[in-house]
Amino acid sequence: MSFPVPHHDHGACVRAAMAAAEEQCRRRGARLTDIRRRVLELVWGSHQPVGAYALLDALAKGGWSAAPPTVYRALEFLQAHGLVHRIALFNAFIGCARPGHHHAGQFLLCSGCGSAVELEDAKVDDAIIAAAARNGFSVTRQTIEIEGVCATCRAKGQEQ
Amino acid sequence: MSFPVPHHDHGACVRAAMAAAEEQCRRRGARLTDIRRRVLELVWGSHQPVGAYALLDALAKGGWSAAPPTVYRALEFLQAHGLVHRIALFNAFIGCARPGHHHAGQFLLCSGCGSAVELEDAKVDDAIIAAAARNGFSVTRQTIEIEGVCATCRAKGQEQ
DNA sequence: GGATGATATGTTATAATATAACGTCCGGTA
DNA sequence: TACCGGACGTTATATTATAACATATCATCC
Repeated sequence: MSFPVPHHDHGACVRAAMAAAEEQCRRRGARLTDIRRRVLELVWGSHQPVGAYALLDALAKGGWSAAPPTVYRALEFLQAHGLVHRIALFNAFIGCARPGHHHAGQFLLCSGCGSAVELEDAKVDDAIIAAAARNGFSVTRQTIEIEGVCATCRAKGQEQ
Repeated sequence: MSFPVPHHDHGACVRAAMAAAEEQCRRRGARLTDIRRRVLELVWGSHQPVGAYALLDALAKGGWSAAPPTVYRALEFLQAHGLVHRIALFNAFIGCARPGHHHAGQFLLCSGCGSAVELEDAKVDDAIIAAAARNGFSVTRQTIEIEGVCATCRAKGQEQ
């Protein structure tokens, strides 16, 4: 929801995300299988979007024999249940901290540290729906990817 | 700026776009070469985003011998000068009707007819910059791709 | 427990998108 | 004319994603 500080307790992020995912799948009767769980953990390896083939490599290092479809299927499942999002600009995937919660798919992407942060901004949402309506357009899905520099990276850049 | 009606005079769209491009390049001292001009015309073949390889095929049919780098270089040039935009969701390219004009890169993408329309909505822009600022984030580029259904397609869908 | 159908995964091959690397040409300029 | 830099040609390859089909696993019913 806001930018991760550089040395936060990331294990807590992962545990919270995994718990939320388990809960979400239980409620929906969806099967969070071993592979899907492992891919989700790997996506949560950082707060940066991860490519499908990086996930594939990571799986392989963990001793899983996996081909591209394995990863893409897991990602498809995770996306369908709102557990990960795809960042179109990077062809990469990022974990969703609030599955189930209404989320429009708004991301801030820091070019300094590569972090992606999901936004849930009603005003942005409203402005987009209003602008669309003014053009007679009804919205089904938004992809909002905002590139820029986060506070931490800006501070680092200036101190040099 | 608003959705193209189904049987408009598309030739006029193309001529206007090409004239704007020539003007823009002249002002900037940029060389709109034969290939670049041809690729731009092909991008303007419709109001739908076109893939690089579709452009490549079209070039080939016009008797140009072209390999992928030819098209990607032309597209790179055209993007650099604001003459085309890339739609990240579709890995495809669309002509810009207002090069030079301030444009944030906001698109409405109709799932019915495949048309893409560029928006220049200050309120959306403001909402995004404000939301980013609230997170300590300074924006350098926006990618806003709104999927949905345009008025024409919605009307068609309902009459069935 | 065994049969059955649906879902999930394994495996191979290939499609679709994009870029690296290097050579050549061409237009302007000293 | 010699040179320089940008544009283009060409070959090869990287990266991302999916098709197609076989096999395995799970839940349920009998």
